[in-house]
Amino acid sequence: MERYNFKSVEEKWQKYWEEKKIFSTKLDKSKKKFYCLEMFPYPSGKIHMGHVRNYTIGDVLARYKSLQGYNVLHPMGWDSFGMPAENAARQNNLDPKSWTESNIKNMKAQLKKLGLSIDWDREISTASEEYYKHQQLFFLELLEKKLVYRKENYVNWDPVDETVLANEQVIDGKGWRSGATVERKKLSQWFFNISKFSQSLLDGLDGLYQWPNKVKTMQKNWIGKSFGCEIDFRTEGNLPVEKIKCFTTRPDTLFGFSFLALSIDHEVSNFYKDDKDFIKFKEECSKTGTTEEAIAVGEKIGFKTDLVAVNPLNPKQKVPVYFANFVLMDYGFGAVFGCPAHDQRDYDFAKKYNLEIKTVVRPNDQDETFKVNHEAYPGPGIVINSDFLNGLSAPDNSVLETIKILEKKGIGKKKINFRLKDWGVSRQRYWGCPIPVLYDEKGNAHPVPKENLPVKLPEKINLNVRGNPLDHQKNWREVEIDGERFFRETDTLDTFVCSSWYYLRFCSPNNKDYGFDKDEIDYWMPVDQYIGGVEHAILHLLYSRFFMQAISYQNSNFNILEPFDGLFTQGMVCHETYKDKNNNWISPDDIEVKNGKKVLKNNLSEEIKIGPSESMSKSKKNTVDPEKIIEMYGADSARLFILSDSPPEKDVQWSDDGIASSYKFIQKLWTLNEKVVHEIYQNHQNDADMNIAKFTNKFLKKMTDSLNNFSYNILIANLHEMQNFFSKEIDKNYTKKTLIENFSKILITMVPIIPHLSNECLKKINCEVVEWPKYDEKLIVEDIILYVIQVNGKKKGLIESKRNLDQVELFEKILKEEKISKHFRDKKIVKKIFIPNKLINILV
RNA sequence: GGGCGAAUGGCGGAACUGGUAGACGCGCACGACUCAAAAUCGUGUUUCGCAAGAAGUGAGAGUUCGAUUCUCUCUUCGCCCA
Repeated sequence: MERYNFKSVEEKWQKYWEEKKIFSTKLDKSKKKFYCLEMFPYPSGKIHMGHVRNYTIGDVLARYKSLQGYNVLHPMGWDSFGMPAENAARQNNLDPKSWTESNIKNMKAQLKKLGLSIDWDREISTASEEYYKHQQLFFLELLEKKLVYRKENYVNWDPVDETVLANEQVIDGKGWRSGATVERKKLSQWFFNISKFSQSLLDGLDGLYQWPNKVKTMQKNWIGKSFGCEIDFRTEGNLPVEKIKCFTTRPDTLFGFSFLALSIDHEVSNFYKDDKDFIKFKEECSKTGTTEEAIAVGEKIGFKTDLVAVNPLNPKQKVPVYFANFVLMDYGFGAVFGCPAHDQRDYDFAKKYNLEIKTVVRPNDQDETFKVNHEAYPGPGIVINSDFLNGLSAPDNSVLETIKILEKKGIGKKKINFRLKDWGVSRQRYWGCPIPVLYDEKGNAHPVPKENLPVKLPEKINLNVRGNPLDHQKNWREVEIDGERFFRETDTLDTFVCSSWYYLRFCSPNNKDYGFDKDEIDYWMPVDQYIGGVEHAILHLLYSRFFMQAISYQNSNFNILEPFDGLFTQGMVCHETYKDKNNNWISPDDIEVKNGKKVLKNNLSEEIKIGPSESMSKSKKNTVDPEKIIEMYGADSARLFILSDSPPEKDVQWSDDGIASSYKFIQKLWTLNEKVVHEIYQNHQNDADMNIAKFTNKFLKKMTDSLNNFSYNILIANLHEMQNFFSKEIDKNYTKKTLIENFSKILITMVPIIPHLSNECLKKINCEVVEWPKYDEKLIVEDIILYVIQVNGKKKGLIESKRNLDQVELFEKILKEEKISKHFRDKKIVKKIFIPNKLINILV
């Protein structure tokens, strides 16, 4: 009997798959298609366990579907633009392009070692000119459709690095790299008009039956549809302003109105642009970040204008108008009416500036004398102190009623508002897709003529400059067309743009003229199963959905609205964390087990402090390198383990014992197969044959069900049960034919999970992998049933008997069982509940 | 603060539409093989109890012949939004 040599077997099959182009796919309308896509990686240099998990889950599905006869598209590519390359290049005096390319080469080799069924002929890299030139064309098309526009907007500005920061790069109000206090700065930027599709992006969610509800809820909240009304507030004072428009979801609290707050960018601010105090106030405001959270947490400050606003429901009431830092120009009309009693921000503001706090809603369990105290009451209840609105239930009835009244008076109207803002795509960075726009000497923007695309990113430039390196590329920036001088846009596109359409490119990666082929798209799209981390639940998935709609918009020959039919979000890979006596993080690689205790490798007397298991991260040093694992245990063991311990949608704990156990299991399977190949069998039919056929059919059903439900941990448990069964039964007298027939089917079900071992085993028993084995329903039905006997709902025993016994027969059997019948023999039987082939419950 | 979700042995986790709670794996214990160890194989492993038996799925209630599963209240934890 041979011992299993995973190294040579895995290499052999990987070579075979590659040389025979087993996984290369072509459009074939005679076959049903299945598009299986995993989120493509950023080429950081090395794959991590998260990739192993993501791509193993996808590979199991792709291989399973392909065995089921689908024409499977399973591509892979690289999300290769982005900051890490630029940072790495800057630090090490490298070129982002070559840094990225060598990372891709390395990671591709690592992925190949996992034995993934990927069509590498379709490999794409978003940083390649071949890819981004199509993206530039899309940009121009969206510009033509007026879905792209330019506007001034506030950004998080790092005054030390002279660069714009994304919200997640702002930590406690400071730049993540420089540590400088982040400022609000106005810059002219390009925007995608995603808010135009707010309603349709919201509606689309209803049709996504194969998406986790969690993700749909998150997107729904992000889009943030709210129902309310816009109100025109009449203003008085010595400025030529007659009215101010506000949006509110709570017009019913108008009687609690005590101030009107404007964004500092509201048009009224034009009257104060030379006012020294106002300029100072604006500076003050710019110190707060632009995120909603920063605004909510930060101190609320205001600047009193010379205006007063009139309460539309109570014209006698006139309240001051302020500029306030908590009002955003993007939301509503950049103006809100303040009702301190029922909104916490308004409450904080009113306290600070000594404004009236009038309670106009009481909770249902309070009476009319209820007064807001210490904090605002935003909850439901009954309207009070509000003249003709009194007694209405808030907010549902009272809001509708108030809107009706305002509409009748002609000073307000019903309005739907969305929280979703337009997508700012300008990034002041080098390593991204150039925005195909030129500016004339007056600063007017012009699209780059399509025939002049692509706008190539200049290579091998000096990155050690402040701000955007492209600003310093004079030769690249300046362009002459028909004798006129133009300057290139130096901002590049947000990398989320690249990942918003890559799933289309995979369908026709070699089309030189356009981003995709219509024929190919019609066949392959939508993605049947998309698999990735839940961290992309909002942005990436929403942007991709938007992009699909934007491409289909005003496009009669193309109409796909949702790119991803099914979505699966896998959990993270976690590992214990370790610290030494000085609280430094310690890598698992530097630890050894001695006498059952974990100690430092280079100092065996020092015991390690074991911390909680957390998601693997470089900063906590609790990572395990997949390459080393594959080297030690092989790809099949790694694949098996990463699937086995937890359901794929939940976090999984990496453990050394776990991977070792998977490795042992691979060996056991091999040994089992060797027995099947070499054992000598008697050549006559007997009971054991029936036994093995029954087991196999039940097993096939379980495997099929587990695969269909994404219960991959159960899938592995099934394999263990199978191994336990055969290791006991193998020595019985099977007919060789029966054994091979059944065992080969079992091996085929293992192909998606541990492809190298199972293909090798199948070869050894001379069996071709043709299709996913079907099971025989007749062989799954048990003849002998274990009936559960309950007395008053409590289990008292089990009786083994034939199928389809009726109640009377079963009861007779029970009476013969002393152990069970003693529980009810002396008592009066009130009722018997009988579930055929399952249980009987005797009530006494 | 709001939304969503989760809670089952020493640990990770099973249990399909309410019907044998703890599949499978890890760990642990004992045994076999061995001069010995490792590896391997076998047996056991929710708790209490010598046993018969009883209790038991975060806590408390409810619906039901029967609840890990359905309903309500609470506690804790996680994620997202603020």
